[in-house]
Amino acid sequence: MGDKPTLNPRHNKAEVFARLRDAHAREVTEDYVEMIGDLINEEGEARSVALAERFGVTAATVNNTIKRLERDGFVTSRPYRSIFLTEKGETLAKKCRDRHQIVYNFLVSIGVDPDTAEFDAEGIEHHVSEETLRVFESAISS
Amino acid sequence: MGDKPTLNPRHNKAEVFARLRDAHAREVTEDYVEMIGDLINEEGEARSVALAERFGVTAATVNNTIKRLERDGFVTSRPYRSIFLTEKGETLAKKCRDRHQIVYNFLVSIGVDPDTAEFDAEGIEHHVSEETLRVFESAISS
DNA sequence: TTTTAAAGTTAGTCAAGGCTAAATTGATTT
DNA sequence: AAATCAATTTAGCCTTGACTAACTTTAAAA
Ligand SMILES: [Mn+2]
Ligand SMILES: [Mn+2]
Ligand SMILES: [Mn+2]
Ligand SMILES: [Mn+2]
Repeated sequence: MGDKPTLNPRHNKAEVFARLRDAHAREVTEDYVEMIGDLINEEGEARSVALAERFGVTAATVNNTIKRLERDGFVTSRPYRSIFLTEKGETLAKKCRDRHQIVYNFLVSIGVDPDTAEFDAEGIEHHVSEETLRVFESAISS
Repeated sequence: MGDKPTLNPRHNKAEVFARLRDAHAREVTEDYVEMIGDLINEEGEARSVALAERFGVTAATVNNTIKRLERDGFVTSRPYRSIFLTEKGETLAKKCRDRHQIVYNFLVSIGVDPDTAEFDAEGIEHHVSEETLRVFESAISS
């Protein structure tokens, strides 16, 4: 109290939170394109019902989200048919899958239980900057 | 394609995402109680205007959020006066501040630039389980 | 003490991301 | 070919968390 804090920490906290809000706005998109890619790889196609089952949400929710992804150019879809990634979607999916794997591997490498790592990585991945990701990467291979 | 994936990963992905959605539902609350605590420590009281400035949102947004925090028992407030943490709020604030610090210190300890660590920690903190936090902690002091 | 400025509140709007319930479509059986 | 079942879509609702604009209250200056 009394005087101004004048300590070292960034006085511009607002930047930090603006970036955080940005990351949040991308999370669902990132998880969806990654999952759609997984489904195409594993099962040959991505159906709404499989997305709903894997995310643990209703079919209606998946439908809304897919419409948003389509609007934003990440997927294409036709009524009652399966879902495809656009180029843009595939690019994002690959980036997210790689990042996810690095985060997961890093957590396991420092001694986190694989089961716990799977939970934590799903959230952490969206908040890891390129720089931190590279640090994680080199920590794994050392 | 072809056969079932039968690999090791949890088939019950839905659990992972349910936990992720839970974490998201708590993020704003956690950042607010932590920041309110910081303001009380640094400036003697927590005013709306300071929260708005630090989070980079409008006064109206702060007002809404404070009402929700009050409804949920984390803070008390009277019109045109400053904001106080309840016992419940203080407990959460302390937990969040400690966790935030551990995450930040851990990132710096593995070689992430302090500036970047500040950005990343603000998001990562909300997705780190108790177990992972303990691993971070012992990694710092070693 | 009046005026003005800053802080806080209220009202109304919006998008994201959830839900349920009901309708529709497509695929599989009979 | 018809009936049935599963998948998908639509409609309508809700909360969170953001905004702007207008208003009210408190605090500071004149
Ligand atoms: Mn992921
Ligand atoms: Mn994720
Ligand atoms: Mn924090
Ligand atoms: Mn945070």
